[in-house]
Amino acid sequence: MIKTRIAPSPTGDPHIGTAYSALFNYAFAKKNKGRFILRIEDTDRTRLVQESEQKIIDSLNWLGIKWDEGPFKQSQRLHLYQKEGEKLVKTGAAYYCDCSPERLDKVRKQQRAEGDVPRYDKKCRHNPAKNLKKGSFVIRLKVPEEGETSFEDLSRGKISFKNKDIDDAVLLKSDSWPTYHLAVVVDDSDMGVSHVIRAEEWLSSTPKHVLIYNAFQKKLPVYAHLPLLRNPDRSKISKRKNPVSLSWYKNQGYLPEALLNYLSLMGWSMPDGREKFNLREFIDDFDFSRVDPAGPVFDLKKLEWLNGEWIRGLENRKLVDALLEYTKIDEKQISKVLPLVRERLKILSEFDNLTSYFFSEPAVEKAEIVPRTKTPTETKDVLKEIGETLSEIGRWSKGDIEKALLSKPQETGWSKTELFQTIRYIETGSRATPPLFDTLEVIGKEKSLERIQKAIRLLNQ
RNA sequence: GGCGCGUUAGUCUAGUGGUCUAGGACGCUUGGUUCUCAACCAAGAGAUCAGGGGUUCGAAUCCCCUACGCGCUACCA
Repeated sequence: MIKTRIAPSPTGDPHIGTAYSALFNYAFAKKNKGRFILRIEDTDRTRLVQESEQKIIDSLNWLGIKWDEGPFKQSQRLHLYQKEGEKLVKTGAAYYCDCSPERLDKVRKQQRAEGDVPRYDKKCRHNPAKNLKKGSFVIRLKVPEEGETSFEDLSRGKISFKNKDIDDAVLLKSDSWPTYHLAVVVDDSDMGVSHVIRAEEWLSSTPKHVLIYNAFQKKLPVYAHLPLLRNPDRSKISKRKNPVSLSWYKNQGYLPEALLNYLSLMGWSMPDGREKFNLREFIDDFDFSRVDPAGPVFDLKKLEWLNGEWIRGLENRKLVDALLEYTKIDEKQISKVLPLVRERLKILSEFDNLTSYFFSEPAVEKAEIVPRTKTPTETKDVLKEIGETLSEIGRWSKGDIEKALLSKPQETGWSKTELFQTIRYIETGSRATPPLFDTLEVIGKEKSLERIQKAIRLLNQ
């Protein structure tokens, strides 16, 4: 049975990297008719953020990534890690260490000063700690002094480390809580995780995990390290240089389908090169042989484009529903203006800005009304004529508005652009909107005429 | 510093020894459509496949070295 998991730490706002990792774990599990687990790794009590766990759950739900088991919480499995930690000491794979943080710090500083690699000096390994007082000792992994530890990574091949380069890492902290290294192995093993798919930042600590599996005489999972998402400067993606919080993407109005789609394109590609596809298609075609281990730069521009593609491809009904969360106007009003802006929407949150003039008076400035080649008086006269013409329209439809206005450029001697842009501006306060006649139709006859009168009054001042 | 991973256009990528005079996408430029914007269509600029050595009849593709980038180097994950 193939089993994968996503194991985020509840230390803040759910991260884009978590979504990325969850997506690939989920896809791989589903592709192989396996199961996908959610596990909350809350062993760092100092960085714990209370609401974070719920936010992780909400984010995954928003993305549409469903877990088959969990959520499990490591904080509720403490006895297990403690028991397993002790077991390692008994079998000689680990040892107690009562070195103080101060000593550790001193040792490291000295090593650094001498140009050595900062690492635990194995004092307690060679001179066993005695009189272990509760809360004052840790359990450390006894890494072999010689030989090497290697493993097979699904997208990188064989990776090996010399044992002498691996630190005797802490497995159980002095507060009896496990570190990641112990907890991850105990849990993955206990939960039957067959494939550990996680970010590249874990690559260097994998040999420790392999050693622990060996010490437990448990079967090793298959490892696959995903590339690290990058900032534009190629450093690991971070808050300061790139939006990373999933709630930001949600608030901006990125569709979960589009975000997932974009994330799929990070280090992976469809066999046929197709770039717009849904989660189901990703699952169907997913294969680790197509994962490129080089770290991709996260490009908001391309995400935006993809989001636009998804918005344009959405059924009207669904788009309206999605929009409900991003605007104050009601469903009926949304439906009315949506046809005019749907192909102009890149993110849902710009909907109100694109449609504000339909529902409230646009800000129009006198100086902006008159075209460069015309005088205020000429403009006023033309607007009066336009107003009269429009007021005579019986059925206020774009077709009739067009019929009424199409001959106007010729009659007034204004160019089409000048005339229509002037009208557009006084009606919407903007020079870039959907087609004028459509826009006027939706604004309505009464309001359209009012705005013309208002512009004339402005010019009279 | 040590260890590990990586390196095809600004960015995401295709490519697994000959079909590559390196293909696609985003972005950019130009043109078409047009009352503006967007969408759409078309065209274009942009990569000596990091550099250097090999292997081979032949290398973006295999090997080695160098450079550069990134990650890890905590009683954090």
